[in-house]
Amino acid sequence: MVACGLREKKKEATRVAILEVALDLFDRDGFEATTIEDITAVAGVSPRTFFRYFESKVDLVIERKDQSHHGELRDLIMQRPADEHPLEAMRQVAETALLASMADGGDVMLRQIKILMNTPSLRAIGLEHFNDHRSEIGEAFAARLGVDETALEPRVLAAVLPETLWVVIEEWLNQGADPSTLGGLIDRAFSVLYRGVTAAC
Amino acid sequence: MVACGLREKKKEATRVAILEVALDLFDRDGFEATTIEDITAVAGVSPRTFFRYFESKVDLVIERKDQSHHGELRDLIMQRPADEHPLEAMRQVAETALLASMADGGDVMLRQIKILMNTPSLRAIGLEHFNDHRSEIGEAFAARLGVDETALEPRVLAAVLPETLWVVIEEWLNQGADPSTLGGLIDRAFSVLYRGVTAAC
DNA sequence: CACAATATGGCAGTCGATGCCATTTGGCAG
DNA sequence: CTGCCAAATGGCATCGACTGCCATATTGTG
Repeated sequence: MVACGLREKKKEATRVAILEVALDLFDRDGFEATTIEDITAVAGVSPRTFFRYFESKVDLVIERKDQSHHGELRDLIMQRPADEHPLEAMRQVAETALLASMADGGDVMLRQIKILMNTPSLRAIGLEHFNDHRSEIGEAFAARLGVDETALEPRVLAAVLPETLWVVIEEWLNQGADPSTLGGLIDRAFSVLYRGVTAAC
Repeated sequence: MVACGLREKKKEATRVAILEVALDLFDRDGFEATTIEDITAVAGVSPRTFFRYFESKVDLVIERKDQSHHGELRDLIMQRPADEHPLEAMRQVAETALLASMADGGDVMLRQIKILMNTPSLRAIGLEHFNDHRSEIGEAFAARLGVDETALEPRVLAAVLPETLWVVIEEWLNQGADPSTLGGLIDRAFSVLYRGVTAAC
């Protein structure tokens, strides 16, 4: 993790350079219209080298390799008081996780998300990536419901949450991506679920 | 639509032949490992001709061109009695649409869905395709709620439904894809939503 | 300075996908 | 039946993402 020499520093610099150049070009010309060659030409590396830093073009926007947070969601849910309402636990966790994610992902993540939302093929992959957390959430729900995690019910519940957050993020971007409004949007979205879908009309 | 000559018949036959061969090979070797050349060699056409019948390789599994049903969902919802509970209307419509879809898609559709569920990259695209109906559902919900369709609430509700059905289809396949059990699964899934997520614990 | 580890670049090749043009085939008028 | 037009097909060249292989250059250490 820590750069222990000139070599490591240079690698990190190259990586960041490629990423920044790529995001610039994506913003200007769109994701599809930008080729690897375009990116590497500006970044000053060979196309071959690009693939030593990123697995694919989409990895510039969706970092699927990042398994560092894996299991984190489930752990966070598990840490909530056992008598807390499952959905309330979920809301707390969602708020914590999303805000933290936005905080340490920072500027780059925001740019990535914007590009993602504007590119249909990326939306699909992003949504799936986002949905990877479903199994974690499903396990947590199953535990709280006292049923098997392969049962239909916890899976339906777990499916609902990532989608809700997805809509929240969409709306948040539409409103200008002001960090201080994210919590409120999450609350509004969860209140729709709280009132039980049913009560919404 | 109707074959009006030898020409049309032959085209349709070729199309079906390519599709059948492709699904066979996908089943045997997997989607990724099967190349267009493999398919066309067995089907007896040139690779170039393949792309005159299908837009892409994934179109063999996910027929995105099919806009014939577009707006159908919204219309179905609109046709339900106005005083009916929105979620109940949705359940009815979902059941109708899914069953009809399974019926006329028939055997081929079932094979396509199985391949889809077993191929991560296809799952992403399929999920997104499925989610395309969200805007329709969102409009219908917004109308019933008497709010603008760009509001957060109807969009959250609309996001929830395709995901629920997706889980239902997954479970249905796991259980052996018996057509007579599909309705029951939909009911169970919707009852989770009915009880308002909240009540599920 | 020299040596070993590692990063880089170039090249060839695969696969999906598309445009262009020549050839073949089906349908129809004479 | 014949000849012609239009549609279907196939081949070729090309592009872009991506990978394996090998040669070269750069770095850090003894």
